[in-house]
Amino acid sequence: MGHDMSRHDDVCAAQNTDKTHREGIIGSDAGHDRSGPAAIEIGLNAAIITCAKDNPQILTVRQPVDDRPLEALPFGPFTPIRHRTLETGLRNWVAEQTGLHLGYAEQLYTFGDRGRHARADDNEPHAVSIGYLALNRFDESTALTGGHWQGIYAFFPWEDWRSGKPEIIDEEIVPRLTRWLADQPADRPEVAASPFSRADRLRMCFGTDGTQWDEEKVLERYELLFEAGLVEEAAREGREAASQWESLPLFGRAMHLDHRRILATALGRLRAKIKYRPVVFELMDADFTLFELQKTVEAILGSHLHKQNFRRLVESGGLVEPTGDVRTHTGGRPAKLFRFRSEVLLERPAPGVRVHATLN
Amino acid sequence: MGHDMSRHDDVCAAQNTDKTHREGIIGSDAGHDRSGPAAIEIGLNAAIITCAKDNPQILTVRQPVDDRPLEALPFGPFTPIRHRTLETGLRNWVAEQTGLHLGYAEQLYTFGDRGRHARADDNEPHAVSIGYLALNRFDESTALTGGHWQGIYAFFPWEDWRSGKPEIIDEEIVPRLTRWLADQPADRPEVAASPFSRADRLRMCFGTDGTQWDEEKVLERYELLFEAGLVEEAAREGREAASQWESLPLFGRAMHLDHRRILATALGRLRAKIKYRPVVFELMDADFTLFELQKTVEAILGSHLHKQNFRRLVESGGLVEPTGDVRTHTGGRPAKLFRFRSEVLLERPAPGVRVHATLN
DNA sequence: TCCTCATATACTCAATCTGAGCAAATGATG
DNA sequence: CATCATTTGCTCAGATTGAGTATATGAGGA
Repeated sequence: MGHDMSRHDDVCAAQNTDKTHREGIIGSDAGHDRSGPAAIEIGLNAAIITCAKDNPQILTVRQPVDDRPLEALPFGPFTPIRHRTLETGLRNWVAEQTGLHLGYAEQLYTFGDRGRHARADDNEPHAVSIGYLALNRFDESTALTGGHWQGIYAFFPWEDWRSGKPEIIDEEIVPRLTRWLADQPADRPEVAASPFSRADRLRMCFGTDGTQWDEEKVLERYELLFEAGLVEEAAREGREAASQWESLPLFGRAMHLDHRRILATALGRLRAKIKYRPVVFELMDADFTLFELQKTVEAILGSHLHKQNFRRLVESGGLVEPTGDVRTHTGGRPAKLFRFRSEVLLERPAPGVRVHATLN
Repeated sequence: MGHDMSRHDDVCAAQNTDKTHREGIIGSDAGHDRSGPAAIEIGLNAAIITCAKDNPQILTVRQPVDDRPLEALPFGPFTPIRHRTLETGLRNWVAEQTGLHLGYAEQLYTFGDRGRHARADDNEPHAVSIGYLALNRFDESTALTGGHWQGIYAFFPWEDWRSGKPEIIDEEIVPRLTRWLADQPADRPEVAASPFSRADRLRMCFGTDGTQWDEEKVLERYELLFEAGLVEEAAREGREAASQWESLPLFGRAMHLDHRRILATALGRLRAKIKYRPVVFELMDADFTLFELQKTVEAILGSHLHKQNFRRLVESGGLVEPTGDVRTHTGGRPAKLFRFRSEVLLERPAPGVRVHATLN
């Protein structure tokens, strides 16, 4: 998504123009010099998100890595013989590994950086990861044959602002990132990074110096921590930056391979999309109260919303219609039940839950 | 992008659950049964867009297919040995084929549907296409060693509304799509399509029955025409739908393989993004007048904007600052020159040119 | 039974934003 | 020197937004 992701490898591209023997003739059947070790494998990865009450969760499978269990997203290779499309491949892998049949799913991004896959051995095929975001309503009765729901914010403790600004930001993250940005090597300029300086990135990502918090920058924040060597995945890769933090704790719970990066992409995309497309309803039961809807949106965004305005927006926006029933035992006055008006999809070009965060 | 792209293969996924011999064990190094014909090749494709005055253009290379030249996007396979990342691979291919060094580039989507690549022969490796959007300022002096700039709207004549609603819509497209939707087989329900009926899709895409035109739905419109067999690429694939239109002209200029689909994705994404990120400036010279800026935005969006409001938004939004100079010979009062204020990227979370189309 | 509590729902209001228009300024052109 | 095309400044009503106040209603405990 990020405008700042766009120049990732400007530098490299400009330097090794990498002229080969191949002529100006193009065509995908030229140049089949794909020898064994360079073969490509496409990994399909699903970030399946649900929301139980006000608790956003991600479906993980446990993956033993060096005798230590590590959380992983459901994933598997794309095999064209068996899977007609990328998305059917994904759905089949998920069903096979977890027993879950996906509903809403959208492609996120295709990651191809060498060196983000913890592969020591270069004889392995090169892996490219395609990440998907899937949304599922939470249903206790659905029997999973594999996998577990895990709270999303255990992986990104700095992303949940519902009980105020997470202490970890000012007490741990910002100080250590500040130390890191002071180390920006003047002699060895940043390679493969964004057009921004480390200091600017810190400001934009964590809203220091009064810059405001942008809840959509989930991936940018994770990548910044990764580059600074402050997440386990970076240490695993033996980035030199990580060494200086020896013995200090790293941030958030780690995942297998680049799965936490995919999850960060998924959460960022969902936070953005929830504002202009009616995707929240994929997380809701058929009938719900406006308060439940709000709690779900807040859980995803990681912040609180102004209640009365939220109701006004959702109702007047034609996103929902009352079912006629009410829900009692809410701890207060009974709440009207609503259902999603799927007709809005035909009526308005970008119907969504447009909201602004408050620091309530 | 599309919310409606998300359920593409729900049906298939639900039906052939495709249980195999593989256990619940996951891991990307299991199942290397990739035999010759099923090998995967990743194609990198660049939709490089520029704008000369009010003329949006795409960089193409000519590709001989069956003795007939066909426009293609610069593209080539991703070879992990030579390319550190997907994006460097793309940049190298573009430089090699056209002599152009890309600036801004962002990944769009990874297409993997079998059968959209005009491959008769199943012994070819299966091709997955990763599409990129790149933006370049138009500079006559830049010498291209290959490739040509082509007007974008030659490929999508229905997308340019700057001289009013294109006649092709009401006179050709809607009548033929209407005939097509009447043919919706009740016995053989739509497979692998969106959750919407053909009639609903026609309404949403082409704004019939008073539904308004959404300029961002470029891909959805192209896909609808494709499914209806109304573009050459569909006919090429021998879709049965195409046969009924024999001898009637198909819509827009065709491209090689699935390149027009990638271009449609690129234009749709650019139209969306121009409204919330300052990407237009990648298409502008360093100094420009507000009128030139507006003309460029209008060229991309394919519609006219209210001039005074456009200026107000751009200026008060802090996106630009005056250089102090003026441009004369504009045919009227000399215009102040402006430059992009790149600091906005640090200040505001989503600085863009938020605009609404008018039917001027 | 009745009071308290928590939530639901309704309504208000000022500040801002948006869409659309008019009018004067200014240099080029014939 | 009048005309023209464009820039630039300004107005104004209607819609939207952010935030606050007040009342309704059922649950649960004293």
